[in-house]
Amino acid sequence: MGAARTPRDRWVEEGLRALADGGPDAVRVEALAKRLGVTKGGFYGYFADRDALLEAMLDAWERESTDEVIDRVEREGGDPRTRAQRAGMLTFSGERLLPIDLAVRDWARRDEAVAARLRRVDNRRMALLREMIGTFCADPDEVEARSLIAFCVAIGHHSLAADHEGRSRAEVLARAADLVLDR
Amino acid sequence: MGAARTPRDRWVEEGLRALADGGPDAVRVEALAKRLGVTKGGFYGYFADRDALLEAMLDAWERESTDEVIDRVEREGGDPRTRAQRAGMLTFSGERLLPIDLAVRDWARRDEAVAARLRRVDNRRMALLREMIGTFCADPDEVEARSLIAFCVAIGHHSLAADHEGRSRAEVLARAADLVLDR
DNA sequence: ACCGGAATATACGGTTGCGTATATCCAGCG
DNA sequence: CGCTGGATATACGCAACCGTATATTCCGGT
Repeated sequence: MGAARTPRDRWVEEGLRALADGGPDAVRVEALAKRLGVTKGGFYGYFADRDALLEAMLDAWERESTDEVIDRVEREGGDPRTRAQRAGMLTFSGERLLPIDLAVRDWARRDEAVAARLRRVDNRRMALLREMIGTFCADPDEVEARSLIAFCVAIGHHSLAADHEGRSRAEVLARAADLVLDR
Repeated sequence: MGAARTPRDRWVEEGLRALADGGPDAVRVEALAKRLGVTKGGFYGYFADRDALLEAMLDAWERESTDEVIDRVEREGGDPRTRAQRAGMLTFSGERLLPIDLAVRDWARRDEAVAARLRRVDNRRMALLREMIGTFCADPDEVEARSLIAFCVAIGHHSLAADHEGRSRAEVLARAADLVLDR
């Protein structure tokens, strides 16, 4: 029997790339095929249709941005503040996950199923933030507020286009982290 | 001579609505025509092509979300913190501007011309925030950090899907505002 | 070397959307 | 009341894309 020259995973991977830099509408079967150097011939052996691919992409994203990130943070340990930052780094600084995350976030505004997935993912991330911020902040309401701020900055600064009058974005972010993490 | 039954502005307006709830790819000439109850016949009398409409939409958005918002904030006056919040409210809570803003932000990730416009808009908004936060915070670096945080929360919380363990989003946001505005 | 079947290519029909060309409608003027 | 010109409708060609049907390629077993 013939071996898969372009296995299912490669379609998912290429789909996520397309999603990352063009949004869901850019995930087109024929375009992916061209980028993979094949035709769409094999695609329908793995997926019922385009929607099945989108589902598989979301599955991969969800797994990768919760379990894998959380596992790694737990494994590497360290100071709570440090871990909070590392969790943010892994999720929101990686060349790979970040653009996908932003695309999914926008997608979720128009698709309830995507929104439900995002809710699961965000809740796990928030739980992580709460736990870490809770180690140095007693008031639960304040923990929640600080967690919200940390999350919003981690997500939002990527779509903030403003400059900072001579400062670099990294410098301003570092100062912001000090404020949020109460240092 | 015949009067314009569907003037240029209505195409722009409907285009912005489509952008708001479907992204740039949802701005399709024939779809807009259907929603306006006409055919695309008249469209090409006002616009050279679809791109010209997108440009006009961005023009309208840029004007509406800088001059108009800023003028109104300046006019209504009040305490600096109050004004900072009102500027945020006008931009990021209006049923009209907010979804457009989020869509433009996503769009800007893929289109340099859109990114340039967003930069202009965000810089004006950040200037407003700096000015207001500067009235109760001496350290310029901290002013910048707080402004960044305020902006990111104002934008980001709309695409944050997490829940807050019994609290409402509004409650958590109020507490977050207290922290950012140092109350 | 051949053969069976899985993986992929090729070909097709249908839909949607853009942009253009042409026909029709309609207000206001003579 | 008919003319005229601008606004809109209709019709068309083209390209991208989906999903299916059919042909071809190529690997592994014999």
